[in-house]
Amino acid sequence: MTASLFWSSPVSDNSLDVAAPPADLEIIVNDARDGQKAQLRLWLRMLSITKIISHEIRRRLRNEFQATLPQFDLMAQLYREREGLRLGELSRRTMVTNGNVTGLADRLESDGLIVRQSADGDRRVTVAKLTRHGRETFARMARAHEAWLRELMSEVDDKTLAQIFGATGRVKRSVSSRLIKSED
Amino acid sequence: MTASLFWSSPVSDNSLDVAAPPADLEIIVNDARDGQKAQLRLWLRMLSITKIISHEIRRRLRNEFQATLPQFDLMAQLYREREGLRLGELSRRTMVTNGNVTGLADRLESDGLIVRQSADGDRRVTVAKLTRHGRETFARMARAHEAWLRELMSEVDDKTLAQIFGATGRVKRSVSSRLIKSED
DNA sequence: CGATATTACTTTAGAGTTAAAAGATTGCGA
DNA sequence: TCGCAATCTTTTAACTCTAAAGTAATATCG
Repeated sequence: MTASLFWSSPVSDNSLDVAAPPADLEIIVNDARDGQKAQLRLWLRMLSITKIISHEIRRRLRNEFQATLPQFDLMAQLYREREGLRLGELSRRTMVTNGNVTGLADRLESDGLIVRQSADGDRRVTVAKLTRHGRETFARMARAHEAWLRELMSEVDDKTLAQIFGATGRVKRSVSSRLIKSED
Repeated sequence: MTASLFWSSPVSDNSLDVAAPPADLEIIVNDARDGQKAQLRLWLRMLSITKIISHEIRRRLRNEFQATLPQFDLMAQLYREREGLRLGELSRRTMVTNGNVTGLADRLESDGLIVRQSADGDRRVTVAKLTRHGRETFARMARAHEAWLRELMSEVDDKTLAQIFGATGRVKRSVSSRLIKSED
């Protein structure tokens, strides 16, 4: 096998060597033709950052609001749709499978944060919407959530943030178009 | 409240915010200072990209190798450590909790991909290492995995990839340092 | 020496995850 | 109108995930 790809020892972040803790799964490739692996390297970096931040957000949501991240995501979608959304649409928007939405909705409903309604004339459809309590709770969570992110990224200047945002847009488009094509 | 949390619809591209959510003015009223949300926006974008790619990698690993992503990650760590790793170290490196590593190792072991050994003189310790079959299997998976990423990001030029890689390094350092500090 | 930490792993309980199958309901073409 | 396809949600099975408690084995200190 040519590609000898070796996962780097987590702690040794090629950037900065901060203490030790919860190691990081950033992978590095030690290969002569390093240029060939830019995609892999970038992917591992994004994965690593996302895991670290998710972990932290998850922890804080749990500690401060007794909520989980998927629940927060689901509520976020409902927050901007006063009329509520059908479960299937919710599934699409949150990128969570149908079956999963059922369970999430069950828990949120039993906590009094959302309600299920069989609206429309179509009895197959179920619409979920935030209760008053749900809206208030979410509003508080969203404020905290936003502040956490600002805090976590506080050492990065706005210009860099904007730059990454723009460039990652290209990555997103590339990935998305590949997925769509392969569906043919 | 400053709520303004206009969650972009996840799956759809959040750069071009097409959908026009009517909703109450109250909700939208807030902040004219959109610039304050660069962190939130970037976070949502990274989360979105990561979800899409993970989803696809997971799907392909399942279809072509009957393996899961966490299993792949665990094997990746063992691949470069011929001598094997103790479960605790594996947990640290993969950012997976101890209990979870136990289950993952159970499954990999029963599939004949790894073996557990009670090495050392310390009988509390268990070392996991890839079997011959495990090494061969992982080598094939790793090659495919790398190719998939190259394919998915193929529309992005190397310069952009390198640029993002570099800039996200700063994000990672910022986030990491905040976490360590808060541990005090 | 022996009680008490500490360390390493496993177990448990509650959530989330996916894919696939099962249940309802509705729509549509012959 | 009847039957079958399409749509929407729930169920199921296997896996992953976290936090917290449990079980060994080893270390430490009085």
